[in-house]
Amino acid sequence: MITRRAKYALKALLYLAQQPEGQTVLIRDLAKAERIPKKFLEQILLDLNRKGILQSRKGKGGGYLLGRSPAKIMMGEVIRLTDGPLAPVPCVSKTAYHRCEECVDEKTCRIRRVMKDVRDAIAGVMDKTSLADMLGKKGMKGA
Amino acid sequence: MITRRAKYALKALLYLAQQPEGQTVLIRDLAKAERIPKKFLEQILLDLNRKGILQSRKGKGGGYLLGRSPAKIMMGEVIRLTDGPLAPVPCVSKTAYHRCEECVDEKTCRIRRVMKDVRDAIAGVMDKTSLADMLGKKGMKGA
DNA sequence: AAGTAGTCTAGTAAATAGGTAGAGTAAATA
DNA sequence: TATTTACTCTACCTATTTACTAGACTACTT
Repeated sequence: MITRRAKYALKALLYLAQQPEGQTVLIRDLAKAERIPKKFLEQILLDLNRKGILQSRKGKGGGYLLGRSPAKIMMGEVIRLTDGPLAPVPCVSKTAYHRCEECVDEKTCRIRRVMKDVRDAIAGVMDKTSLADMLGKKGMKGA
Repeated sequence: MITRRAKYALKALLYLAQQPEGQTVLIRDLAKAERIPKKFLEQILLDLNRKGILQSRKGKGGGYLLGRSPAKIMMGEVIRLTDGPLAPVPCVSKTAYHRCEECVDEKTCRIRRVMKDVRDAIAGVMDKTSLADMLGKKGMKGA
């Protein structure tokens, strides 16, 4: 299961993706529109900002906007930034590999083999679906 | 990420799957062989026993054995029993559906649509891979 | 300078993860 | 039938994570 944090992040990004190019949105308005606790959303957006997925402007007329076009922000990236690796076990993660502590021998691990397939299956969907795809009328995948 | 509990469960089941038909294994030996804390393993096995995936025999000569043939125990089932639903959000789970509390309208939720695909991708691997498949030399899937 | 709006650090309650401890119960056998 | 063997069950525990809230601070605009 993904966290609420990840869902909020996706909802916020999808909302921003629907704004006209260059238009900023206040945290307050975003929170209200998507029913996300404002202070919690602040943290989430701040974090996504630091990670370069969105931009902010301070002072009057400020707010948040996407850092890239909605077609270039993949769901997989958002989930990784908020919840961590997509892989079900660390030893099959491509972006954050590290060995399983309890694992005796990775090379012969029966679980690892299947988990690789699971990871690829998850990434196969998430890394091919952009915000733009999610908003597209026909539910078609990118590319 | 799956829990350590789930990994231990899989390891234990895989170990049992490798025994000759009808052969029991002591918790103690299983714990030692797979390097799982014994008391923790007791709980896990007890739970899997209650859920019918394995059987036990008490007293001398007792121990644990699989409740079904390794070809009929699917990885997806094991993960569900230990960690819960495979689905990344409750509203797309086929075995444990319930709506997301924070969700305003499930019908039009953009996240839900993709998550359905993700769930199917995960289940597509996990529900088609049995313990026997995992032990098979060639890494082929069932059926 | 005033006001607006994002930034940053702490704190907190509840749930989950990953165990440990020890008494209880059933089966086998001497 | 007493003893031993092994699983069964309940309770407990600590650390971490999740999902927030509070409040001070900083930067930008007018």
